[in-house]
Amino acid sequence: MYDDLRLEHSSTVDRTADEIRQALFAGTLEPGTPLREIALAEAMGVGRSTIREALAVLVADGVAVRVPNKGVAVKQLCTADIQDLSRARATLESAGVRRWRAATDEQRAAVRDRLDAYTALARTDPDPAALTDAHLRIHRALVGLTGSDRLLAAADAYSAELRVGLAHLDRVRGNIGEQVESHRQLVEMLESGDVDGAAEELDRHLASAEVSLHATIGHDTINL
Amino acid sequence: MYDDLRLEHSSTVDRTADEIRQALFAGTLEPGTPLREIALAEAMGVGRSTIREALAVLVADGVAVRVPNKGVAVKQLCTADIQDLSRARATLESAGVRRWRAATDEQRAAVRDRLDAYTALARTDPDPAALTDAHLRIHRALVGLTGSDRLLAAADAYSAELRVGLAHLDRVRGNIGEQVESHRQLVEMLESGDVDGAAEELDRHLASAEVSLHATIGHDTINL
DNA sequence: CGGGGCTATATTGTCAGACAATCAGACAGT
DNA sequence: ACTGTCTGATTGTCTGACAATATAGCCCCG
Repeated sequence: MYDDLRLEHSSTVDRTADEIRQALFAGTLEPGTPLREIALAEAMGVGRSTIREALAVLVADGVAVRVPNKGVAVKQLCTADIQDLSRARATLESAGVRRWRAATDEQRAAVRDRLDAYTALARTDPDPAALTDAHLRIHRALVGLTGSDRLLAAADAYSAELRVGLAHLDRVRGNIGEQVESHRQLVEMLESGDVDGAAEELDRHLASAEVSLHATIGHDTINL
Repeated sequence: MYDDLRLEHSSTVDRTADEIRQALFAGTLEPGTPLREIALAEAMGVGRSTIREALAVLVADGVAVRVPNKGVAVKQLCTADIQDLSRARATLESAGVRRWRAATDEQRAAVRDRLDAYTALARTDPDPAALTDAHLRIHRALVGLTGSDRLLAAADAYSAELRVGLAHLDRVRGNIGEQVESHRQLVEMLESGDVDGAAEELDRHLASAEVSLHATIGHDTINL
């Protein structure tokens, strides 16, 4: 009795961090932009301590970097980051794919659902932010096949990093129809039991994603 | 020139967080113990804001949990946590093992070095904390084979969680000689090119670790 | 004209104090 | 046994303050 009856208690720090995060995702704040404590505090109508804690959250998330005595800035991806992120993605997602059979029905259903949502969304007028969101949810569901919430958390972290790093590119890469087809094919292979084939397809997908990432990002270095 | 010449600029928050973390690792603070802000601030001679930031670090690390409006407490592992952690370990480490051939010489050398250090240490009088430290370093090096710093960071996080959860057990589990032999055999199989065999050996090792973890931890629930 | 060093300013890191909000326990009333 | 209220403890947040540090401008000197 009285289940599903829970009042959400969001702290000011959480709401503040969320709002800044949304701005990063939206590309309102470009990578490299310094996040000044006093300015943010005044702009958002909260105390500096609150802003500091919110910034600490964002840094822990990996979407911002702190340079001691200089401040926090929006994270900028360099080529080494992209390589690292790609390896992390490949490791976690292909581990999930290989566990397809061992996964629970719920976890497998999540993959299908995310795929369906993605294809449905791609058919409509594709708001780029929502589309990448749906896209990342598929990959997140693949990691979910591993059955570890901690790995899911790690996946969320690098997804956020990717989103921020690429937010200023409005043109989501390439052909949407081709993307949809690639994911559909991946899941289809899984459904038919061809796990190894799916893993290979995933590797190809991620490898091509990595090259386009490298192409879009210049060889910038973090300068703050 | 002038490399390895770097004045360590550790902030008070970092030092504070480190000190508390060490206490958690040492088992001075048992799982479930509440970490009161004012008491810690007075005991350590720092301001409450500093303690709050340090606690936020520990929570982000996963070695402590925050309950809104109630405070932060030393993390207590429940059976679900152990299962989740074990899956995360198995996923990351076997992914690393499977990349043995693709890894760099440096990464492979790290595995050997950690193994050597562990066996050497096991021969001497085994200080339990140092021994588990050396042990975890081997497994960390296995994750390092994936070539992703972010995955290494994730591995560090769950290692810390494990250490805190098991700090109050002074008796490190079971037969040390057997443990050493298991790891030595694993690396030997890798050296001889039997990657699949090594992966199986690792799975066995982690599975047996999981059952002993479940055995040592009761079915406690977090109560704060 | 260019470079070294100095000063002024901005920003962070840390502390102290204050107050509302929330929580746990005691206690009384029905 | 259940409810309502009170009280003390603790967290969440804000404000103001100050030292340490980094940045930028400026002046002086060669």
